[in-house]
Amino acid sequence: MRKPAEKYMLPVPTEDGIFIAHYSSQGLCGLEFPTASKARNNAASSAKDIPARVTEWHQRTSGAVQRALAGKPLSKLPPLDVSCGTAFQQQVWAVLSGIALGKTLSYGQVASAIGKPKAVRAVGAACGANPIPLLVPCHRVLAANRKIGGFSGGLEWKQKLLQREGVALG
DNA sequence: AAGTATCCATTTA
DNA sequence: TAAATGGATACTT
Repeated sequence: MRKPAEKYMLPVPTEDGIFIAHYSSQGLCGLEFPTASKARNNAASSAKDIPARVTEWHQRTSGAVQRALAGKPLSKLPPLDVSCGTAFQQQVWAVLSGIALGKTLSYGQVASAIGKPKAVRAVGAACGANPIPLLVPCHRVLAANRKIGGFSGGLEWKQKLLQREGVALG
């Protein structure tokens, strides 16, 4: 997990800022929020050394990100390289990506979905370790009390995204 | 409402 | 390999 394979980093321009998409040879490996502070990290390498498939993935990623920001369903995603995570994390992320648009789940529900209702904290940890916050909708997972909980990429994003999806935050 | 106990996964020694 | 830490929880007082 802690082996950072060489990966490509491409910018994903959106109305909300520039996201940075990370690609490994296996697929989309991570997505970085604009986080205003270092939004324009020119990490984006121009893509001459980038394989064609990565470019194609990037197209899908860009589209998906923009749709997600607009509160619309994600039609198609590039392959996600979740190998950077543990088996448990992958399981959690799979559940998260299965959450319907505009629907929210509690950490307890997610834990139950993977067969370990008591692993709610572990689920939270897995969400925090989620490298692709937007496309793997950890923002649709609320705390048990229907509270907002936390969010690695910035709590403000979580609220904003939920509101755009029409989720009433109580 | 606040504090304490619990439980799983991850990280570190 | 084993022990310690963390956490976005849940329960109890």
